[in-house]
Amino acid sequence: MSGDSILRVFMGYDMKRAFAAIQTDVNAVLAPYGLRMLTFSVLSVIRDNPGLRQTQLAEILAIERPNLVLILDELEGLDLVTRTRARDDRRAYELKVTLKGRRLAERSFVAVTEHDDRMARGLSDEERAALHRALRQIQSNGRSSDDARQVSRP
Amino acid sequence: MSGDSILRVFMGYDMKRAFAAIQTDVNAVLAPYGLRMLTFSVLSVIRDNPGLRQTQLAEILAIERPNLVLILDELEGLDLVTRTRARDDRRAYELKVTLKGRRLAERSFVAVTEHDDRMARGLSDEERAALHRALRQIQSNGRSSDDARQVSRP
DNA sequence: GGATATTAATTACATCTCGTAACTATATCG
DNA sequence: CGATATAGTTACGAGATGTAATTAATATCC
Repeated sequence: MSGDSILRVFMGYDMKRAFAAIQTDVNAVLAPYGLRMLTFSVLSVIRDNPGLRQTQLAEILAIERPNLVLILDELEGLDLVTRTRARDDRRAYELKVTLKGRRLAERSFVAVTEHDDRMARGLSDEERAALHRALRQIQSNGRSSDDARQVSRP
Repeated sequence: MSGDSILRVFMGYDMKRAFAAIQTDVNAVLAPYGLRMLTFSVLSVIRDNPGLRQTQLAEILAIERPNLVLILDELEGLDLVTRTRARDDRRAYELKVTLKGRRLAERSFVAVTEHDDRMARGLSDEERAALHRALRQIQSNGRSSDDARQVSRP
């Protein structure tokens, strides 16, 4: 009788609780590297897509451009990422990871992989694959900005 | 080539994206009722557990006591919830939902149920049940404050 | 070619969620 | 009674996220 049985019927509630657990854990895992979930994501994506522009990065991670600015300021200040003016478009920056950034990305990637595996303990490979599929289906249900939206009116 | 394929291997990343979609959507659904995900949860749990104390409620929802105070101030100000001094312990309050709160809880519950179903579209009953099971497993993997934690050191 | 609009990044805010430390008033225990 | 613990509160701070407006550079249109 945990008291929240009324909410446990909602996938959204279970997801909130599960994600909160993950976020707390992964941030603890990343803290020794001076990273957080968000900065780790940004660093990883730049590493995997050198030369990326900020607008593209924001699009990829589904975050707003202004929010990216401070994150990149932070990563640049830590000498993990560089912003260099694009030759073909002097408004834009090409984002790259420094050597230091590459090393940190590699080491933290291992730690996050371990974390992710630890959080999924007790789930078979089948179940993990099914979870990934379900999560992606939910994302597409959401982002489709779904106009044929039928909700009960207050 | 969405650019974040490096992160898609992580369940935590897919979960973040899926949860963000859910949160945005549910908050939009709840806005007409003057509620948010958090206030809806608090209202629902009090309704389901009349007489609850704030500390118990915080425990149930896994939020810190101080954070509950403002939420209850808000719900009390909207005349949805009452705080009445407990007779047996004059430090504590017994939380209850007003008639107005009960009606709002019922109507918003319908809306959130529809939302939850909409976000889970494309998933069979089996898949939804598996998703719930996986999410709860992950929660328990997290909250166990797991001392035998084996992480790679920076 | 020059005026106009568009785009990339930024600045300046505002809000929400979450967490910790310290305070008060009761209550409990020895 | 005095020490300690508990319920709720206050006061902060950090982090994530969103919008509007600004600046510099580019693209477009007449």
